[in-house]
Amino acid sequence: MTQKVLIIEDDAALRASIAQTLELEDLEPIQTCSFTQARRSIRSNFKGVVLSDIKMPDHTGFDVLRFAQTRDPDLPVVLLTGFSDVPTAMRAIKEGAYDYLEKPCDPDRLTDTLRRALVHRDLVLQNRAYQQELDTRQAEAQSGTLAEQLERHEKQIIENALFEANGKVSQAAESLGIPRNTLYDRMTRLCLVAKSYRGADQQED
Amino acid sequence: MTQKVLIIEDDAALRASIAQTLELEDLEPIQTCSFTQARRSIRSNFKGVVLSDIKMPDHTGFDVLRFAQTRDPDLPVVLLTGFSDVPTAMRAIKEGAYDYLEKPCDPDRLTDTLRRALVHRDLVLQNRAYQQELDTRQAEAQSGTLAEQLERHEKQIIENALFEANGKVSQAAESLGIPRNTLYDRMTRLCLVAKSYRGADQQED
DNA sequence: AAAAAATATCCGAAATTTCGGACAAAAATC
DNA sequence: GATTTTTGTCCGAAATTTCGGATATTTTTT
Repeated sequence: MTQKVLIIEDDAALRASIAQTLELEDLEPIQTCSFTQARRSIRSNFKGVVLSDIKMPDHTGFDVLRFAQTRDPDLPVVLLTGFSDVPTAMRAIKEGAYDYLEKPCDPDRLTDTLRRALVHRDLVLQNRAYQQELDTRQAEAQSGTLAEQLERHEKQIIENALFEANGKVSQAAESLGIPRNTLYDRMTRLCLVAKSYRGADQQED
Repeated sequence: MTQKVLIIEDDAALRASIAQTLELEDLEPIQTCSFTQARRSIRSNFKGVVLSDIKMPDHTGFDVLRFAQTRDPDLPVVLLTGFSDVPTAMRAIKEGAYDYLEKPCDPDRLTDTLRRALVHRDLVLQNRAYQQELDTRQAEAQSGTLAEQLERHEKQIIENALFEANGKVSQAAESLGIPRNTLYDRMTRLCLVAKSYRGADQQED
């Protein structure tokens, strides 16, 4: 579970207070005091979320938001607005902020909101991982000549059978429904060595 | 994108008002006035989220929440609490509610919150779909004898090549790196007919 | 409608794969 | 440490697969 929260807040006191609140809730605050400082952490593979103040001396929370969206549209950005600044808050959501919080904000609301954002982030990253897994499988299964493709698959099947049988060739052969000798033939052809699949805990070559 | 919101609210006026707000935001409200009525919609494959009042004549929002969790722990439930009832709200989150809203609630906050819940739901369902996809592939790839497994795979490879070549056997054979006649041999063995892969738009048997 | 190209099937020789048996070496059991 | 089992390798005959050539049929082009 990702727990990182990249805090962007120029007011040192508030920043520290937020960080402390998060730590008490087992989150991992990363404190920065400006967009410039935070910039390099904002990447598409960042395993966490962003919490940024809106009004800051050199940049606004919207700058952070826009930048984050160029790096990864699915990176949640939570913005801290001034008290009762509803129009700004609405604009923030419209522009793609994950949520907003009114300053000063209740610690519980803060952590609840961030937790939701973190879960969102987790789900997105996990989804991407699954998708990539499927894509690469698809891709690598469909390259090369028929013989090559079949050989790759055969190798996988045999390796799997050997693994399941803990490296015992006879047993693997039986599970694959072929005579022991035939499996040896194929293993030689595929440059497979039974030893490698023996002893799940410790084996040296 | 799932857009269904199962509303559980005994106050008809408020319920209608919420439903209208949601419709204006392109969400799909499903109006119910009691837990009993909503109960059968709450299932692990429900493509939406739940929005329930906490105080109701016969049941509470917590009943809804607990029930939802037994059906699907990842089905977001948003609870409507009375004005400034912070303790109850906190308890709701602790017990697994996705979020809570204070009555009367701002329409924007309502839709924002529900949208987040819906995205969450979407991601969870998508994740499950991916996982299942991977599992079934794994399972069906590892059953039967070696010959059977290889034959299944060979069939897939050839079918794919034929599809890519729009049913032209010679072309498919070339892409697979084998002579045309050999491909015919294998197709006969696997009971494959080239015609089936011709004419991406319309073909009758 | 004729000509050209592609599809689909059959044949048979050459190449490859299968598989049982034999056997030495290694490992496990007694 | 002797015995039994298992492993890994080699051999050769039988079975299967490959693949080019021949050819009839269908489709496409001209």
